[in-house]
Amino acid sequence: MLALKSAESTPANAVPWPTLGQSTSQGSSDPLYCISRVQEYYPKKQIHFEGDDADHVFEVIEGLVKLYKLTPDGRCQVTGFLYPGQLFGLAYDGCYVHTAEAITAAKICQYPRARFESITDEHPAVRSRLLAIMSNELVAAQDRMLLLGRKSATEKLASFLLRLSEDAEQRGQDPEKIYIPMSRNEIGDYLGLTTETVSRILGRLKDHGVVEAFGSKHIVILDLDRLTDLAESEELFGAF
Amino acid sequence: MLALKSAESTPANAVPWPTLGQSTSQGSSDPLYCISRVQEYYPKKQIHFEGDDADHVFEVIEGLVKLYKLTPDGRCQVTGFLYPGQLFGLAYDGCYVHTAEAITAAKICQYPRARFESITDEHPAVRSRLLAIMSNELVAAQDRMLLLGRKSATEKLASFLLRLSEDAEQRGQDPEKIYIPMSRNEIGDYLGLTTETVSRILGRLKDHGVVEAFGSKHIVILDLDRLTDLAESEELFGAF
DNA sequence: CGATCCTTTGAGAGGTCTCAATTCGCGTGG
DNA sequence: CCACGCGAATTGAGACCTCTCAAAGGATCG
Repeated sequence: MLALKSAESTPANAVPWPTLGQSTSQGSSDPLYCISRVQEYYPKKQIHFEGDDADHVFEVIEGLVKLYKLTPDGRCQVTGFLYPGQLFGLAYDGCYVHTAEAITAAKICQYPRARFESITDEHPAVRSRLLAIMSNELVAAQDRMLLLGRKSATEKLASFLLRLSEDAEQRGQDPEKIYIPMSRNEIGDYLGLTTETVSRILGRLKDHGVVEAFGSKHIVILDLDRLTDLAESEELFGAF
Repeated sequence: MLALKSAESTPANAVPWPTLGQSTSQGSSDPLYCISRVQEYYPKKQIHFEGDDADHVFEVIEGLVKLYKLTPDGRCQVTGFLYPGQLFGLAYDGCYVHTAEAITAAKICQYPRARFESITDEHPAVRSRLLAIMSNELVAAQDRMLLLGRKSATEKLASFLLRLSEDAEQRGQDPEKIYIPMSRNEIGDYLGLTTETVSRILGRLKDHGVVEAFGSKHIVILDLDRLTDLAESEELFGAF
């Protein structure tokens, strides 16, 4: 694990990128704007596949995207859910290291990789921003490892809901009302659980009055303190 | 997950850093050399703690270092084992995100973070190398997530042994003779398993003639193909 | 050569998975 | 506007894997 630009936390509401896509009405003098191209994707449509030649770098403009890896026998690990403003297209040896797929209808901005890199090389502000982004991703990855390797199903779910809540708050929405665009299955693939376990734990959280559900995609946090506790310590929760 | 310098695989035998520390007899004209300072650590000695002010960036010169995170109730997740040439000191909000601890006796080179950053900013080659390093770390982190979230104990152990083997090969050693400096407990904390499970699975690998052990820290791979298979598919291995 | 720590091995408990059956939600078409 | 149909979500029962607790063996270092 490396070191880096001591990443400052991204200020709330800030797009974690110096507005390069066509998501904002950027002056056409922006060199990144010049090479960008926006494409639309329907739900479940792949944007690129693991192992493909990594010709582009992407940015989410609208919608939700998931990145995932598969084992040869079909098990899936979602490595990230990406919201507008986030970049993706990580490559190794010239190939994408995971598959990217639209969860909701999505607008994706793409930049030819070679040109993207030469431009970022030449612009100190962009370059330094890029370094900070990578650093933040790395920090997030460390946390995910702790979650995947050492947390129980309940702790995983609680952590996940809290993250969604924080994301909502960052986007200026009510942090207690969570909208969950992804399916139970996708949540499981993100947390290292099965669909059924996700559903069961969620049910238990409802039973205990920690959250309330309106349909399967809308959840309200009733007891944030409890949820926060559950995210870090198993505590006596099994019995009821 | 971001995108980046399409990371080329680090060429074998290359120190993954443009020789900056005192590990090599570098001309004192190297600006990084000028700000560096080497310190020695005994086994189990912490180099820095999670949450401390991240004043420095470090590089392993000699020995083995582990990075880990703890939950409030003491569970541990090792996020990386670092060999000579590797950098560490990842920070968020000005604080280290994990604890670094020497496993063997180690020589660590440290650079004041602020000066490290200003120097890397000014040197394109170093900067671009840094970006590539981070990109590679991110790729490795994705793989680790798949391992932690979706692999069985056997698959985890097999993957771990294979990685050690590849590392040995990169250092010009015999890839079939593996030296394991870390304890069973540390391996467990890296793979999201307990000490006992690590020991048990290793025992089974021996029983099946996949590996052979000489003491607890020296292992020889007898059947690399089998080990490779085991790293990716559970296959019928339980019975014997 | 004893003390201590690490590793190995065993037995049992527990959490999550697997397989299966319902129920729910929602778009489609009558 | 309502009935149908399909996929997703929920719920249940049992199996399996890994963990926990415990004890015995090995290694290392003074």
